[in-house]
Amino acid sequence: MNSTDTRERILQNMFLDIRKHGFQGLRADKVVADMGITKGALYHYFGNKQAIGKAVIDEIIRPNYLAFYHELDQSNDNPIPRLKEHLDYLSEQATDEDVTLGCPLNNLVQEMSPLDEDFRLRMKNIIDLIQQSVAAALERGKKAGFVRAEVDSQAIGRFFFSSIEGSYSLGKVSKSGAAFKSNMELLKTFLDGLEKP
Amino acid sequence: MNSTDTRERILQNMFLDIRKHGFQGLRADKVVADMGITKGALYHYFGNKQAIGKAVIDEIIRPNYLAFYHELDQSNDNPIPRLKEHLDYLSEQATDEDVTLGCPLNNLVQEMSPLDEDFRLRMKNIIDLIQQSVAAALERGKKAGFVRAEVDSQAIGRFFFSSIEGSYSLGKVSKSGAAFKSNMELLKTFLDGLEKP
DNA sequence: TTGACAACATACCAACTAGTATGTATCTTT
DNA sequence: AAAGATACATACTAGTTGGTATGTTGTCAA
Repeated sequence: MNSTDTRERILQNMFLDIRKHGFQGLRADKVVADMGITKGALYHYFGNKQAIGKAVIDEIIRPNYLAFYHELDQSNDNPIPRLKEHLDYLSEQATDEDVTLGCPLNNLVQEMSPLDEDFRLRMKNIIDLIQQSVAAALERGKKAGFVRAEVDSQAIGRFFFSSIEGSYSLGKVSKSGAAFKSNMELLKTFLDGLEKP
Repeated sequence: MNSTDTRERILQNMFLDIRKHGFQGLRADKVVADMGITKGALYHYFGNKQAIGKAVIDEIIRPNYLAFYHELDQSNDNPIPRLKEHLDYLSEQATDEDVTLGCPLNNLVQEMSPLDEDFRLRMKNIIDLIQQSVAAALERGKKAGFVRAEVDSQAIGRFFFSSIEGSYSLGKVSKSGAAFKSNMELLKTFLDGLEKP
């Protein structure tokens, strides 16, 4: 097991613990202790607690969230079915246990935005990219004749993302994947309304 | 200044600090120190930190959030304009500064749901009441001929609340009241689609 | 084969944090 | 007016938290 392995393993476990306890609730030394290693290893790879949080956002959360939207950016298909497929994919993931832990990005946004400007900007960047990706896909869809011309793509981009995050929030407090899925279904019918008849 | 005043003042300041720093980030002794009083007063009124959180939820957040929906429960008007008016009201409140601090309920939901089952259930109760209130209003609206018969009132109740919370989330990370308002406008047009033509 | 560096382990610590124990002034009740 | 009870203030503390200083061991190039 080489050094990058250890770093990756630490990061993964930090990610999981942050999702459960929040960043402020993260006890980094306990996490590594549970892994069978010590603070020596931890502070060898990360200068301080903040660096752990940043690495989790940049190296785990960001690529995971942007994967779908990078694909979307490449596509010239009708964006409406594409977006709906993504919502279906999120619904599939949404077990009670998963939803109960909340959306990792949303969790951090809520907790850290007012506390740390650096964290906030990193997360805002991810969210902006998602919105822009959706908006751009809708604009391409307009040109290709899939999407109604009067649609405000920017506004839909915001609303789309917000609805997903809000649904995670509801699912979290309800401990209910079903509540999340119900909202995804409604969001899909909302998207249908954007399609050119 | 009588005793209840002091208790109320403590609670208000705790509410504000929790909104900024989260419950885990709350430094109760610092808050009272900034008020010019000491831990003696604090622990005279509240047994421990948990009790502060519960009192904030029950005595500040809950009545504040339920006020509109209690009114809604009483009304037999067309619920669609009513709900839209509420969204307008939320939009008016939504300055950049306000949105940046986030929705107090959503903040706590995100932070505390996985950490404290008692907190979670108190918050879930508030949210359930909101959803039920919206759903019941839509059902009355159906009977009175305002609302399309095929509307799934329960699902709309969930989606309505989730959209608002998600919009606060977006506004918070963006530090933008405008983003929140944009979403409220979209949610209003969504509500319009539920009305009987 | 040696020396330099990476990859950890161990032992410590200062600051913080929630909470307690105890004291005191004021107010209320009898 | 005496006797609690209430409303705080002050001083202390045990446990926690994030972090550091200093090892030790393996690796790998010169």
